[in-house]
Amino acid sequence: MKSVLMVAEKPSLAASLASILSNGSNSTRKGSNGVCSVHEWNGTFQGTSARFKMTSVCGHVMGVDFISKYNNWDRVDPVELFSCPIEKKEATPKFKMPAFLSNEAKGCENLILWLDCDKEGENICFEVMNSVARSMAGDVYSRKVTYRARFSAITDRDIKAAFNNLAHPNENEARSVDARQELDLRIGCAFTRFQTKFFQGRYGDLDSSLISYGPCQTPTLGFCVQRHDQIQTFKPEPYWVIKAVVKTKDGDDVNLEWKRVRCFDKEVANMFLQQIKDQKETRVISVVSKEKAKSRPVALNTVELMRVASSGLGMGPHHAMQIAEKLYTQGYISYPRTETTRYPENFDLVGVLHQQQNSPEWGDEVKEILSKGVNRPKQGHDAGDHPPITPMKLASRNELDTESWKLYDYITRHFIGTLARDCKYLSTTVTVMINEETFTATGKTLLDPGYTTVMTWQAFDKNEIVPNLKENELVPIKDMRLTEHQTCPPDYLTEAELITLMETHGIGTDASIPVHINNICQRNYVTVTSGRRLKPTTLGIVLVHGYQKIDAELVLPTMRSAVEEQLNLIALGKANFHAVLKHTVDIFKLKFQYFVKNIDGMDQLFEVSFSPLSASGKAHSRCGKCRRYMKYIQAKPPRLHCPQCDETYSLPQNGTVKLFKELKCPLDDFELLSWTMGNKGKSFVFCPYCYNHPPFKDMRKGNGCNSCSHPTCPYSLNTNGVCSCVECESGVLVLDPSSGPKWKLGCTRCDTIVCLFDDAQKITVLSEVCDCGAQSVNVEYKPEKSKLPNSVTEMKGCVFCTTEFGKLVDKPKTAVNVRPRQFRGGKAPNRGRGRSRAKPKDKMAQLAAYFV
DNA sequence: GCAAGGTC
Repeated sequence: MKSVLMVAEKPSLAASLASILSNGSNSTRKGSNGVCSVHEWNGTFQGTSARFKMTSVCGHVMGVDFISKYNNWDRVDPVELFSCPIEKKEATPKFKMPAFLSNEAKGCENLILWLDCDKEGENICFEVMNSVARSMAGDVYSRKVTYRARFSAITDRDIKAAFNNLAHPNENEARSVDARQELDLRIGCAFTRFQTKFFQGRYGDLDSSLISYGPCQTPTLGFCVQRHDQIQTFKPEPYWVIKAVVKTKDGDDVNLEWKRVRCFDKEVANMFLQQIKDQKETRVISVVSKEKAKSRPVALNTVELMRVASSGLGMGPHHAMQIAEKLYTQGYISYPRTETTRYPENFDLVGVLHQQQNSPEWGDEVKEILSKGVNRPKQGHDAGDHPPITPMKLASRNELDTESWKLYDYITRHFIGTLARDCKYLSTTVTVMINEETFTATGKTLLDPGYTTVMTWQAFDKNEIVPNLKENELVPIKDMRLTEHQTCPPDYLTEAELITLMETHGIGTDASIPVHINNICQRNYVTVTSGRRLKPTTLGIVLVHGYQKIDAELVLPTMRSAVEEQLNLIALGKANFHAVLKHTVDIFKLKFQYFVKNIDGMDQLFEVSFSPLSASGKAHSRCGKCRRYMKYIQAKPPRLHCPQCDETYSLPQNGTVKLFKELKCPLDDFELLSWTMGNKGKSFVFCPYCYNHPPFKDMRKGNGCNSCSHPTCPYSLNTNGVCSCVECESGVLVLDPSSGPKWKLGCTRCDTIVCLFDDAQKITVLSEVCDCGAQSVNVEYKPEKSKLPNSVTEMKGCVFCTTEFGKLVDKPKTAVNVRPRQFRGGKAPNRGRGRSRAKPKDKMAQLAAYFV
């Protein structure tokens, strides 16, 4: 029997495809990497019986990066990034995707690729093929071994048709993605590194740790600044309107609207008024009623969900998608990333409605639709990806948190709305002529609320009164006058408007749009103001104006599409991969060099808005070179700047940095500082010079004195190290001499801390070693504060073994307020095992290993 | 520390 391996783009799709292809007869097991599942069944392939194995990747298997030596910002000139070697690296090392695929492919004769049918999917096909090339039974690059399934909807019919008409992966399309990745990397990183270093080296109050550039994020910012500029340059213009009021027989006032709407010339407006102002009455020319409809929505896709979440639910797109993902994994809604707004033909609309009929929120509306018959949904667009976003099961308000409920509520009401009737109303327009001037009055009456009974926010507030006027009727004019108005500037761009702009200009995809918006917020280029409007910051404005000054193309929304046009030539096989890549890289390298040469143009704008480093910050601690005070710049990224030496030293992000007793580093005379994330967080003493320029080979950049192997300094690892870390492989628990009276040991590598000897006056790490391998300590308390037995004030012993210390030493715990760390390969540290009084590993052996 | 694109 043949073995056939099939691979989809994500675990959820593998499950759906397996169920369809096996007619529900597949078995399922968890994959070795913990995220993918493997579905198996027996069937027929090419006329012989076969064992099928369906699994998936999780998006891209590989990502692209520069080879590591080019990732040193201090030693590499960014212009080199246009030509330096790049390599493919595993996109998410913890998934171990190549190993997983290779293992599952062992002994398989055929490979069928079920990746999404777009260019990215085609590229992932080749990533999968490369992963399994060695373990497949045949040559994976042969057209007799590897096939491509092309499907345009996840329906029984479409999937089975794809299976019966297998094609081959399209290498040109895949290559166009390779080119896109390489271009984005080279261009984005070159500009970002150059800008960041240039401006951070000059200004102290930029408040962004990164001044980034990207072919998607920069035009996105450009839209926000464009609106800002429109607001700034807006000149209000006066205009005039004739307001006329007539009286009905019932004595009601009816305000009439002038058909000319408004007039920008006061003289002219006055002339119109003069011609009619003496009229005492007027005749109704016509009364026309017309049935109008507000259309029910098309089925919901990602971009529309994000727009509504932002404008209607007050949720940012990034946040909304996080919640949608959660609802999806919990089985409440269907896959939330899709461009499609059309239900598949055999989609069980009625079945989904049935699930909702007992809801206390919208059950009545659902029952009514079910009893009267479902309305045919509006034709939407089928992008060939996933079905529109729909509810998958009934949820009640109290089983979800507030925000999840808001989103679920919207998705469900939207779904019901797509199956309801249009909202119908009667629009009645009364036309009146006063001499030569035409005026109208309009009123609306609701005929059928249709879908607005469930999408209540779109409903009529109340019927607008239809003026009780008849054709040919003569009505008295009660009032007529000229009113003066002013044109108003537009408001800042809403997130919803920005999403629409990005979508129409092809900037980003449904999955990446929220990421780009999030980026420009987090980098402090825009802030979200009330009504989720995006107001550019000074930094965002000078950046965009700077590009416009130097090379306006860099910020144009058409830039992305121009590059994509080039890439498309590769995809269509009309141009050579290398030729297109070289051509485009060359163009951007020239643009980059021109940008660097003319950066003064942008700098002139920065100069006006920001303070130079030398004028920023407060005097803080002394420089070891010139003995003068350096300045502490608190704005992101935190730094110390020595105006005398014109040197800048980075400081740890987050947390608090303080002077440590005016003590000095014995190596360079810089004053020592202490950094802490609070009593329950990490902390250490550090020398600002060594932190940036580690003095010893075994000390890494960005470390404190707790990692320094100075033999005699009272703050070094050698003096304060207690034992190897009880949680991680290679760290050492070191006493933080600045942490008293809330004393603690902290690991030099992982986030483990041990709080101990609260309120002690002094703790000294001794040279004596306990049997367990830990250094002994001497603890001293003031007499009134002693927690030692018999209130003695001093005691020697082992933190882990001395019984008298038992209650004074906490369990090792994970420091709070630290960002979760990614452990690449190797064993992740064990957390929360609750090992109190753990026996440490042999410290000396550990230290020796550490220093190698 | 950087881009944009997949997805968890």
